[in-house]
Amino acid sequence: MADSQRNLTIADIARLAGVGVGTASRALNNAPGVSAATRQRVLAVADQHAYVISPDASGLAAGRTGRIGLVVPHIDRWFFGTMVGEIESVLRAAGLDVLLYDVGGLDDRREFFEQLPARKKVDAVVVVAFPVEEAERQRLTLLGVHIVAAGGQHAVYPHVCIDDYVAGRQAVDHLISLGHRSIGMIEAVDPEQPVRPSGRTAAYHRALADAGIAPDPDLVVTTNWGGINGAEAMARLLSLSHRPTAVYAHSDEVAAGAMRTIRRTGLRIPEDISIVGIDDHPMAELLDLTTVHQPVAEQGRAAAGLVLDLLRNDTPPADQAITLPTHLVVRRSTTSVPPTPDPS
Amino acid sequence: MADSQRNLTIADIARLAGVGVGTASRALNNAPGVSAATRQRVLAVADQHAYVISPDASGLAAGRTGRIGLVVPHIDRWFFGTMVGEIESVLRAAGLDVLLYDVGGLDDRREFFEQLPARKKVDAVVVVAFPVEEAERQRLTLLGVHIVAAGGQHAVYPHVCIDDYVAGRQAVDHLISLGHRSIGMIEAVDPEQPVRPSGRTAAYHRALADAGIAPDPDLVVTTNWGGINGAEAMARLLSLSHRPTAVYAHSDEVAAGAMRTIRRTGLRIPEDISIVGIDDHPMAELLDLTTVHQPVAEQGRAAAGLVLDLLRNDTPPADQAITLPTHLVVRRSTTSVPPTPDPS
DNA sequence: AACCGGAACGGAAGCGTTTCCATTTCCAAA
DNA sequence: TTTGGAAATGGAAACGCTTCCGTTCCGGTT
Repeated sequence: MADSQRNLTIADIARLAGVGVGTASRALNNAPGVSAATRQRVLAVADQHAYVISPDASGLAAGRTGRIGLVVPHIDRWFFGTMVGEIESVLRAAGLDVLLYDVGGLDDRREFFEQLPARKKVDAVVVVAFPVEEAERQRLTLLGVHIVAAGGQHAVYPHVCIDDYVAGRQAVDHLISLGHRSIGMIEAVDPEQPVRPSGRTAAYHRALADAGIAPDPDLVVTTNWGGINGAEAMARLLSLSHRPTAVYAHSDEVAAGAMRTIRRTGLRIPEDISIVGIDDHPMAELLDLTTVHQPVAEQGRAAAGLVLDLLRNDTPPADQAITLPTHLVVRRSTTSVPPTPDPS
Repeated sequence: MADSQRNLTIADIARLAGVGVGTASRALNNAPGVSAATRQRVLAVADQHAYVISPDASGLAAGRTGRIGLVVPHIDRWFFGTMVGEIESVLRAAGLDVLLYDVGGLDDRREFFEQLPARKKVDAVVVVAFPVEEAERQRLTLLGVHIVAAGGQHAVYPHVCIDDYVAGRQAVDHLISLGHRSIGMIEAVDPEQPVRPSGRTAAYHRALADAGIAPDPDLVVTTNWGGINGAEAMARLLSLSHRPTAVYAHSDEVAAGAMRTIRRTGLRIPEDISIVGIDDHPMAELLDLTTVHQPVAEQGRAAAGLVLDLLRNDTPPADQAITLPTHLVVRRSTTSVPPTPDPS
């Protein structure tokens, strides 16, 4: 362990390798203009002394940071965690570092963009699952930092997402195809996020209409995101005089909560009531919950790829948008409509 | 928007404020040696021009980075996600940035410490949930980066954790106090982590012994972490000729999997079989699962606090260790032992 | 043999801060 | 008033790298 001595600089490496600092820099950065032999020598010396370029100095001199900001609402939720993990993975493989910003609430987020901690700290920022206001975006652009969105809605900057409307249709159409005519919806909103028209909600209404089923306002309840809220929402649905034979939940977590209520009430799933969610959360498998699978990891990977592109060609690839497909996963929480027990 | 001009440097701010760069620097860094009036003036100018210090230049000159490395195995799991979110939150509040490294496997991890990407990139690293080899630790120390652990085992560096043995006892003792004598254990291991004696396992054996219950090797099954594996493990337990009346799972996820198997088998929880987990995963509430609550967020907060301490007093606070308490949360998955149905 | 273009290479000039050191300023004590 | 020292300042010297630019060194041309 001879490397306890003062930290080596690129100049030391250059000297040890018998080259100039310029050459050493080029060699270490895998830049052109160095003969293969020289490069080998420099790399060997560097390796031997466990030397690595100081990112700070490098960043200062080169004007790039080699860092990407990752802004995400609730890192403790499966969806975001998975997304982040995947993005980090491909970015790191590309030699970039990821600066994490867990910005939960609306205010936090505003403040984040306000202070622009990202300023001079990152080359680009990836925003997961929520829209960036136009003013914010322009500011970032002005500062020269690229911006990419993952798992959110359509936007004017490069982004990757799923089609919420299609996903919703896959869920609701499944229920309809099983013969259900009385379908409840548990609409989930995030109180911390700006309200926006949800494709998942539109899908419900449109699907019913297409099937010629008359809308019944009583059958749609709105609640906050999160399992426990789903449980409470389900209770409201069950208290209806004409309770639905099937329920469409905006997410698996909400569905899980609803399932608890159903089970506690003594009703059986799916015999007495069918339920379908969206996401294909790992928990769905354990719950035997029918759901619509959305490729979270793939979205993350695609978003990271977008960042890499942006950094490579400095030219913004014209508002690129990637929409990934979803698909229904049938498990044991849905079945055809039960024969009406009550003699009408 | 007049700030589209070339980026301002501290020299510009100094000039605009009518002071020297040294003074400007001190003012901006909230360092002593500047009169209140002068500081105000500098800050005002900086604010007015949306100026912020370049972290790269600052880091280069000052020798610190203002960044903390956060090394975590599986960011997509609730436990780690929560931990990370919490750590990030307090660190960011302290003006530090968090560099995220999602290092899943054993190899990835070794490679990570091997390449020491952290070198010169961070002032400290927080390692979540897995032990750092002594050699690795020494190397980091040599490089001058502090190290803190969260949610893992006891270690020689500052760390915060829970007492796995106690948590395990709380779970198993609960079962025993309900009258169970035939208690199965689903032991969960992470194939990607180094094996180590688990307090949760020791607790099981010791609790049975203390209660005078003869150990039965058939009743403990080992499986990989993750719900689906728990399901499979439970199947093994149920296939026993003398199946247990209660099951102790090392984690809620595993317990969730086990519950699915039990339910699919047609058995009722808790009438036919009781089950208890550990963690108090949000899912446990939706599953009505009795479990041992562990304060994840608090662990994260404490770990972040340790980092802050370390950075403040440059002197390592003598292998500080913080152990947080756990407690049993009784829900609907456990009940007293059913009267033996078979005439013996 | 003189010449030429290009690849390699060396080195100095920044990049935007912090910090040490030398000065100047300011005030209260003498 | 004079004066000693604390407080406030200004400025130059790093910090460790990238990059531009001028040289040197080749092999192939004419």
